[in-house]
Amino acid sequence: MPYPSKLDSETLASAAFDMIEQGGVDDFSMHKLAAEFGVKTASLYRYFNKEALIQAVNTLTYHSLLQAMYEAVSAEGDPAQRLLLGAKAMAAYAHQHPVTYMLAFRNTDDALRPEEGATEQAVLPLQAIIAEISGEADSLAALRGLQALAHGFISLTLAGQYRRGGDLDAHFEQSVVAYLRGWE
Amino acid sequence: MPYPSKLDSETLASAAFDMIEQGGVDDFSMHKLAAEFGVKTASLYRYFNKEALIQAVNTLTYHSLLQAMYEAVSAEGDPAQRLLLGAKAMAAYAHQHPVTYMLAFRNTDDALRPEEGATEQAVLPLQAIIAEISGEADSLAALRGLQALAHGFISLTLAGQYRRGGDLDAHFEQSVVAYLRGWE
DNA sequence: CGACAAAAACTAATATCATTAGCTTTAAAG
DNA sequence: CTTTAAAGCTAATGATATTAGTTTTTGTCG
Repeated sequence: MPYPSKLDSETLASAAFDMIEQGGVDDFSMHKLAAEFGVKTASLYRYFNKEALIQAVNTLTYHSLLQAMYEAVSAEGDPAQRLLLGAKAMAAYAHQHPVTYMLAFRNTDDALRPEEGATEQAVLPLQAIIAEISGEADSLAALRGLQALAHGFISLTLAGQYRRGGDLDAHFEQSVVAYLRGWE
Repeated sequence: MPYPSKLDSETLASAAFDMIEQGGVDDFSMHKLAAEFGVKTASLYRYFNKEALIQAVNTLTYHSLLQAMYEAVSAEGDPAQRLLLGAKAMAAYAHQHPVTYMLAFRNTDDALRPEEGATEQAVLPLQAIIAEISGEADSLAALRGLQALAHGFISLTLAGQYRRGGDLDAHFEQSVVAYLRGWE
């Protein structure tokens, strides 16, 4: 093993995640990331080009987010309560990592998304819970709506689209509760 | 008025809108826009820098979208039906203009949003309708949840996050109906 | 102990961007 | 016909992502 490396993919992706969360995606550059490691820009290309790096950052986001939600819905309680906790965990994660959260979900571009399958398995437990409310047949529809409601509320909040005051957390909770009640 | 201008702000913004919708935001540049008008890049800066241009594009998006929704909810029918039509109009608009739709709602950045007040008045009719379902006191919460559900479903769809098949249009409608029922 | 090989990082270059300062062209108004 | 100010142009700067080809490094093997 010649030449002990200063870099590796995992550390790079993690540092990129932090830099983007701190300074915004638009101010992020391969040059700045290289500087963080005391290395020339071109050296990064052994590991990632920018697109692949951002895909890796998005993969980190997915895993952390799903992990947080999974833990939240593992609590005791009736299905609606557990799902509300899951939605709240999602919102909490997003507010702690607003930039990378938006980055992960804003793109229309296949290349920036995690590989297929990374997330599909992970939502099955959620679907099982919501099936207790909506019934099996409608569980996919109900799950998608819940994801949509939570993600929509989070991203409209982060994008500054709710500018009329009021208690946003309360409105979030009321909306999720109403949605789940509607599926009963 | 010396020197008849080849350019004006409105035409530029509209052309930028079309270019972005066609080719994606990332491939859009001041240079390409200038070329479309047979003009040098620097000439655009009399009217817009890139940030202001994108804000103008986003303003166009807001106006068109709100217009489409306003027309949709003006139909006859009970409140839930009219709101469903509004949500569907929003989805239809987004699917016709996916790139600019995402562009308008993805940014955390104040500078890229339309001026305050441009959109606030416009949603008041919607709030009046949903108040018939939720009651006045909860009408803002209920409206925000509906916006969130519709926007969330649209943007998760455009971002390719619903990859498990099924009839997305049907799931969208079922979710909106369930949500509104939950507020009764 | 020294030469080799391959990994890791570097140098150098290209092409694309956004942006600014200052100059030139144009045509309407007097 | 001269003035003048608007509109567009030239030229330059400093980021940016990326690639090709070169140099450095050090474990391994003779």
